[in-house]
Amino acid sequence: MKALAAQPNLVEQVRDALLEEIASGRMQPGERIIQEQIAQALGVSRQPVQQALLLLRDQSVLRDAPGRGLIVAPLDPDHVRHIYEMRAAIEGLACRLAARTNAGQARKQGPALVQAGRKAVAGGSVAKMIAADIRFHEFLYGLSGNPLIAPALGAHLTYTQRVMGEVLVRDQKPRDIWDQHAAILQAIVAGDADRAESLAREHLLQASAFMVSRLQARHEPG
Amino acid sequence: MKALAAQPNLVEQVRDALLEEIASGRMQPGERIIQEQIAQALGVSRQPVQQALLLLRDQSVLRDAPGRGLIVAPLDPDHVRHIYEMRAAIEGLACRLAARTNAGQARKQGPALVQAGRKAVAGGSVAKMIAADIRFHEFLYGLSGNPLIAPALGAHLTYTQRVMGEVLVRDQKPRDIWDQHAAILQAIVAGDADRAESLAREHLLQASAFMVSRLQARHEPG
DNA sequence: ACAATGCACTCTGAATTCAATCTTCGTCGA
DNA sequence: TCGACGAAGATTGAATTCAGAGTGCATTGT
Repeated sequence: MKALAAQPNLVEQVRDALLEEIASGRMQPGERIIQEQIAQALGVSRQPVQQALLLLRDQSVLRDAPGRGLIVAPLDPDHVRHIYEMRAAIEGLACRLAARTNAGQARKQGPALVQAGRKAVAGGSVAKMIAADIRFHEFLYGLSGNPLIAPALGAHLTYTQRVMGEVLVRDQKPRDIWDQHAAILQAIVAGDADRAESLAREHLLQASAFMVSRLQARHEPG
Repeated sequence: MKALAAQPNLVEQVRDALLEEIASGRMQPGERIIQEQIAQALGVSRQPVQQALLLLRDQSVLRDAPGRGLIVAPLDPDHVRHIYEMRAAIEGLACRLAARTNAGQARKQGPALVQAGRKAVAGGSVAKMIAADIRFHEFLYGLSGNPLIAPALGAHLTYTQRVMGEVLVRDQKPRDIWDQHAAILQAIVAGDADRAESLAREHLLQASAFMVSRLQARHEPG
C-alpha cells in the first residue's frame, strides 16, 4: 500500500503561497507585510503566518524594517551579486560531485531537460523559460548527492527567479544559456569533475554580470 | 549616538539556548524534544519555543521523528561529510573574495586570531580550541564581504562544533590546523585569491576526512 | 501466554486573547 | 508657520486555550 501523502502543515503552505506571490511580482520589493492581512487572505490564523514569516526572514527573502515589521527584500544589485557568488561556489560543487558519482543518471535524464529548456526559449514565454532554467539547476542539485545543497540555495533561487522575471521581460538573450547548460551536462556525463565545476562557475558568473548590469541600468536612469 | 541594543526577542534567545545545549552535548543526539519542557525550563511560553524549533528544524539541527515530534539530529558521518563539502566550497569562496578585496583588514586583525588559536591549543582546553577555530573561520566570512556566507554556514558550524567536541576530547592532533590557518591568512594578505581558495579547500577536506574517520571508528566498534 | 483491540494520556499544530510598542495624526504653543 | 507634545490606532510578540493525532498501556479473547 502507498503511504498517503500527509498534506503539508499550514506553515509550509503559507510559506509557499508567499514565495509564489513574491516570485510572481504580485508582492513588490519594499512592500510591507502585515500578518493579519496575510492571515485573512489565506483563511488561517496569524500563528502559522508568523512562523512562515520567520522562516522567510531567516532566509532573507524578507527583511526587517525596524519599527514597521517586515518588508519584501528589495532587488539590490549588490545582493544579486552576492547570491550569484554563492551559487557559483555551491553549484560548482554540485557539478563536481555529480560528475564524480552520478554520470549515469545525468546521461539518462539530463538531455530531456535541456531540450525542454530550448523549447521554452523558442516558445517565448518568460515564465516557462524561468521554470525550465530552475528545473535544470535543481536537477543538478539532485545529482550531487549532497542533500544540503538544495535547501541552502532554495531561498536564493526564489530571489533569482524574481530577478530573472524583472530582467528577462524586456531583454532576452537566453538562447546561449542552454548551450552552456548542455556543456555542463556533457562534462558531468563524461565524469570530468574539474571541467564540470569550472563550466558551472563560468555560467553563473556570466549570468551574474548580465543580471547586475541590467538591474543597474534599470535603476540609474529611472 | 549608539543604537541601543534591542535585546533579542525570545525566539532568538530560545534558539541560542538550545544551540548551546546541543553543542555542549547536554542534549544528546536522538534525544526527544518536548516543547513544554523547554518552555518551562526557560520560563517562557510554548509559542517562542515552537518558533525556535521551527528554525532549527529548517536548518537540520533538529530532525522530524514522525509520530514523536522532533529529535536532536544524530551525528551521521555522511552528514558530516556533506557539511564539510559545503564548507569547503563556501569557505573557498570566502577566502577568494577576501584575498581580492580585504587583504588589509586580514593583515591587521588576522595574526592575533592565529596567535590566540595557538595559545588555546597549548592550553589544552578543548572548548577553547573549538571556540578559537570557529572565531577564525567567522573572521574569514566577515572578510569576504559577502553577507550571505555567514548565515548560510551558521547552522553547519554549530553542527561542526558538536562533532569537534565529540572527536577532539580523546584524539587531538589540532596543532597543524593553525599552520594551515596561518597559510590561508598569508595567501589572503598577499592577495593571492587562487591560492587562498585552494588552501581553504584542502584544509577543510583534510578536516573532513579526519572527522569522518574518527566518527566511524567510534561507531563501528561501539 | 501471546496477540489484538480499545482507552487514556501526552504532545503538537492552530486559534484566540492579551499586552506592549511604534506610528501617525491632530492640536497647542512659540 | 513650524515644531513639539499627546492621544489614538495599528501591529506585533507572547501567553493561553482548544482540538486533533498518535503512542503506549491495559484488558480481553484465543
